[in-house]
Formats: sequence, structure tokens, C-alpha cells
Amino acid sequence: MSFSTSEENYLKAIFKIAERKGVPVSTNAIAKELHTSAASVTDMLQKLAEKQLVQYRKYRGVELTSDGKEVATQLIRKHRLWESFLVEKLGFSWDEVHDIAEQLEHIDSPLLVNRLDAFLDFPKFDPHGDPIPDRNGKFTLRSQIPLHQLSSGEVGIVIAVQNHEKGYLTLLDELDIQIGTSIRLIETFDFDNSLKIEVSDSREHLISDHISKNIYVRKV
Amino acid sequence: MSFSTSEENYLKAIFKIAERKGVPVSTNAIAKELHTSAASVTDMLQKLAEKQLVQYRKYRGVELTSDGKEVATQLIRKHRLWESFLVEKLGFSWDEVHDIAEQLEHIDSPLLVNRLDAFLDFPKFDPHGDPIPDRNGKFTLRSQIPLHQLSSGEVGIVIAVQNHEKGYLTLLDELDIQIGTSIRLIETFDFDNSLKIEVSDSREHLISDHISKNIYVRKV
DNA sequence: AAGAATATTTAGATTTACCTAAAAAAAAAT
DNA sequence: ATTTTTTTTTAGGTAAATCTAAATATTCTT
Ligand SMILES: [Mn+2]
Ligand SMILES: [Mn+2]
Ligand SMILES: [Mn+2]
Ligand SMILES: [Mn+2]
Repeated sequence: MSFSTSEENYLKAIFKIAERKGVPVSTNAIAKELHTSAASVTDMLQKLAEKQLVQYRKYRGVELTSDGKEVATQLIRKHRLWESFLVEKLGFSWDEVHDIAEQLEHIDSPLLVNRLDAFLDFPKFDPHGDPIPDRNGKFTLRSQIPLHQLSSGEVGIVIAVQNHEKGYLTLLDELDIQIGTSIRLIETFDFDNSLKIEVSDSREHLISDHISKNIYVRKV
Repeated sequence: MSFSTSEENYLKAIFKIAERKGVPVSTNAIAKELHTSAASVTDMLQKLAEKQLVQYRKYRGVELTSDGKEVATQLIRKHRLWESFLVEKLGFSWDEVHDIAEQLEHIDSPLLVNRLDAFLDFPKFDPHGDPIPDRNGKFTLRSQIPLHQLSSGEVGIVIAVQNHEKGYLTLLDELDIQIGTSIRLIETFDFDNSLKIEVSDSREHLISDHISKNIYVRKV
């Protein structure tokens, strides 16, 4: 009932791709997510299928079994709890924590995870606004829309960002955009889908579609 | 400048054996410490020697180079800081933390270690009384003697235990012996070197030489 | 419905970290 | 100073996780 770091990373990748693009998940999509070769992915899928963690049909892609989903969910729980710990208790900023959490999520101790959860007061969302599954694997659901889906003049509160790369997050810092920031959509430019926005009732910026599509808000 | 978990475990083992028994450290001693075969140890020593982490002479044993010592010291620092965190912040008891710290000590992030150190208020000793090296690798030295070196009637305060196994530590819990506990040596039995002791001016126990030799005290 | 392009699997290697059994060296005992 | 015992190294192999190149299956395009 314990898995290698490698097996865990594959299960988490499959879970995340399935969330974004649905099932079945293709070999190439996994290879891209994990920066590895398609051949390596095929090897691992056969292994995971034998262990009943995925349902695999040659040339047709994979889907997680309920066991596989359980493992992936616990990993995501650990990742997001550790990120919360690093920000809330150790004073890290949101652009510094992902890579460290990639390591910490593989620490194997259910007791530690639950103690950490309690120490943090059972947080429901991590520093990037992503929901933290509870000890039973249950995610808190919220309605959220990508920033560009606001109508002109509408205001949204940032509740999540979908990209955790350091470069992306420090760019948001430059724009004074964090979780909780209010953004008014002023105008959409159809030419390249860039947006003119007003941040916190003060600064105005023109942001690319690549930036805006990773920002999720709830309407006020 | 980054090493595998396996390489790190060998370096730490060599450091600890050298501390206890001096240099050079034999192949067999390492094999025993890491529960592995002598042949595996030889393989690894050759690899570590190539990387300039140990000075290795065939059939003659090894000694850490200054690079090797540096790596080992940082590992010990991480291990003991994580143990302190688990006890001080997450409410673990001293017999539950060693195995988890064995995993956490391999997390690679110097910034994390130093933030953790600050979060814990720069502790000088871990939950077992072992000194925590500072960020420059400096250990706080104290004079400590094994319990059996007290003379009859003398009192010592427990400042460290040398064995971290769960079984040993829960036994000490049974005897109400913790870091800081005062123990009076009542009598030594030469037959098997067992000791009659009085714990915290109240309970008397007869303890085996195997138990007493892992308890270190300072005279009051 | 072919043919071309893309995706996936298989074949065959490589690296790391192990192992057992045999050989060689060092240390201990006579 | 031999002989015996112990320690250490070498030889040869295995399993996990990766790779590249070649073969095969699927999907897209005409
Ligand atoms: Mn993350
Ligand atoms: Mn996150
Ligand atoms: Mn320990
Ligand atoms: Mn300790």
C-alpha cells in the first residue's frame, strides 16, 4: 500500500490531466506533463495497470481506478497542505512554495498529514486558491470563472490562479494581483484577446490573454 | 552539489560511526549501520571517493573529507530540526519522530531549513537532547556522562539519550524518564552492571546496563 | 479509401542501487 | 611463521526507471 515517488507522480499527473481535459488520458499528455518520453510512460502505465491503479487499454489511454484516485487525492492534499504551511507559518511567498511541496508531498506518514492539517486549522484552500481535500478526500467546490468571462464594467474577486510557475506568480505580484484582489474588466480587445483591467480600484493594466486565462474570479 | 538519498544516508552513517568509534570507519560497520551487505558498501564507497566525499583506502576503511563532513552535518541539522518541529509544533512524542525525520532530512531546500530554524527559535538541542548544528555546521558542546558513571548517591539531570528506537523511548516513558528528569544513582550491581536508581525523588527502579548506557546526564 | 501524419508501443540499452557467491587480503590464533 | 578466521573486494546478476530508435496502430487529410 505504499508507492514509489515515480508512481505517485504519474498518478497525480493523470488525475490533473483528467480534471482539465477529461478521460481517457493519453500517453503523450502524460509524457508532456512529466517531461519524459512516451516510451517511459507506456512502461509505467503497464505497471500501474497491473497494480490496479489505472484502467489501461492499449493505444486508447488510461483512467484512474478508485484506488488510483485515492492515492492521487491524498498526494494533492499533502502538496496543498505543505504549501499552506510554508506560506502561513514559515513566511514564504506564493511563488516559492510549489517546488518544495513537490518534494514534501511524498513524505509518507498519514499521522503527520493530519497533524499538519490541524496545526493549520483545517484550511480549505491553498495559497494559490486551490481547494485542499479533507482527510476523506472531499474537495470544497466553488463557482469560479476565468477573468475574461466577466462583462465590461463587471468586478470580480480573484479566488484562484491555475499556473504555479515562479515567473507567472512574480508577474502577478508586479501587477498587485493576489488572492482576494478585486479586478474590474474595462475592455476586451478582440484582436488578441488582451484585456484592459483596473486592479483594486486604482491601477490600470493591459494584460495578455495568456496572463488572464490563468486567473479565476467570483463575481461580486 | 546535490546527492541521492542513498549517498546521503551513507555519509550520515559514516559521520555517526566516526563520532562513536573514531576513524577510519570500516566497511562492515557501515553495512551494519545501514542494514545492507558489505559488497554494497564497497560499491558506494568507491563512488563517494570519486566524488571526493570520502577518503578511501582499499581494505583500510574510509574517512569523510571536509565536503563529506559538510553534507553529513547539514543532514543531521535537518533531521534534528524536523524532529524538534514535530514535537514542539505538531505535538508528537519523542518516540514517534525519528522515522519521519529520516524522510524529511532529505528534502532539499536550504531556505526551508533556515526558515524552519527561525520558526523554532533556533533550538540548540533536539527532543532527544542531541545538539543541533547551526547554519555554519557548529555544534553546541556540553559535558555529559553516561548515567552509570555517577557515584552512588550522586544526582544527575538527564540531558540526552543515545538510542532513538521507539521501543527504547516508550520504555523510558514507562519509567517517567525524560529530558530534564533528575535521577539519583543508588547502587551499582557488579554482577551484570544493572543500576538501582531513584527517579524525580520518588520512584525507584532497577534498570539493566543496556538501558542505562544510553542515558546521558550532567551532575547537579 | 488510400496515403500521410501523428500517437503509441516494443526492442534494446543505460544508470543506480541493490544482491549472492567466490576470491583475495588482513588480522587473529596457534 | 604458519594456519585459521574474519573482513573486504570482485564478479556477475537483478529490478526500477529512464532513454533512443524502430515498428505498429490510430487518426487526419485529401
Ligand atoms: Mn503547487
Ligand atoms: Mn497550490
Ligand atoms: Mn533521530
Ligand atoms: Mn534526535
